[in-house]
Amino acid sequence: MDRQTKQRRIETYRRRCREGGLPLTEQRMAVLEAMLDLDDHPTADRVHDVVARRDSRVSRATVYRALESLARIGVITKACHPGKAVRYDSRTETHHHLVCLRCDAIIDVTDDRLDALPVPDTSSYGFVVSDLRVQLRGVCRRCRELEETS
Amino acid sequence: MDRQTKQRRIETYRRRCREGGLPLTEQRMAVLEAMLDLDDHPTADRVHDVVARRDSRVSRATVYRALESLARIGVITKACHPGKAVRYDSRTETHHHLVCLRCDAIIDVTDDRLDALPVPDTSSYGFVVSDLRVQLRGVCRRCRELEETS
DNA sequence: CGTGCGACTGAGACTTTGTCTCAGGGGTTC
DNA sequence: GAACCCCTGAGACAAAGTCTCAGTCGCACG
Ligand SMILES: [Zn+2]
Ligand SMILES: [Zn+2]
Ligand SMILES: [Zn+2]
Ligand SMILES: [Zn+2]
Repeated sequence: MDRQTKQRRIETYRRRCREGGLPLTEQRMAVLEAMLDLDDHPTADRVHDVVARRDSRVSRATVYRALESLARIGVITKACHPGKAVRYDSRTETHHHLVCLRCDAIIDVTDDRLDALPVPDTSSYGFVVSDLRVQLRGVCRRCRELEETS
Repeated sequence: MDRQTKQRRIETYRRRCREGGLPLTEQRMAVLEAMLDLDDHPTADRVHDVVARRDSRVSRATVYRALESLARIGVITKACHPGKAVRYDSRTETHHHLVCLRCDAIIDVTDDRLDALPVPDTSSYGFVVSDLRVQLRGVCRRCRELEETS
């Protein structure tokens, strides 16, 4: 992610904190910066590794709490995955995911037709939809290559 | 799920076991029956509760293993969810999900337009797609009602 | 700048979720 | 029925996430 985009995202975060009356702490800023630097879809523990490498005093609980609060105010999102750990996503605009069923990689994909997909009417379920995501499950390039050579 | 459908699903399971050379045990049959009776999208522990109520000697590890093996041979599927526990799905045909971000409910939804969605070309990513799922995130009826009254 | 409130933090205990080990049991085939 | 091999139960273990609580720090206010 380029420097300018990163700066803009951090400004958004500052603004949302002010609006929500949330104190803006050094630790949460470090977590957000780590998320913006990592542009894959890391687990909380992986984010903690990165943050701790820069400042070893940031605790695991704080990283977990910070990621939840960042997701709650919409500065980051949670990605879905049929595995065990929650995956966080620094991209907040609508996009879709390739999910590798072998290695658990999550790869961003943009496709005009997917983006143009209208949200269906779910009022009969009493359900209010805020977000539509398409998930393409399959096998990534690296996993296929590994399989062929074996 | 009606009796006839359930019987057909169990027959499919028997056949896949024979084809795959897997012994068909009482415990795995109990896990499959529990999945077919629960038509929400239960966690492994919830399936274990149901199975254990019928036969308290079935161990937790067996239920976890059985669910994985049922998913591997395609008799059930795994649903994606931005939460911590894996959710299993007794429906194997393509369908889509409403996911409540408040209570973690997963509700099946069928929509012709979603079903007709073509799988986009992902060859530039080197990715082979086996399955396309749409996820509609939002808030379910019950959670909205709870919120209004509070 | 100093003060005070309230939310945040660190450390680690605890809970939940999932996996592994290994001796013993049971399905399948012949 | 016998042999083979996978499956199972019980519990230890591991991984992922939450909670508690005393102490700290951001920030609004004066
Ligand atoms: Zn892969
Ligand atoms: Zn993404
Ligand atoms: Zn709900
Ligand atoms: Zn479903």
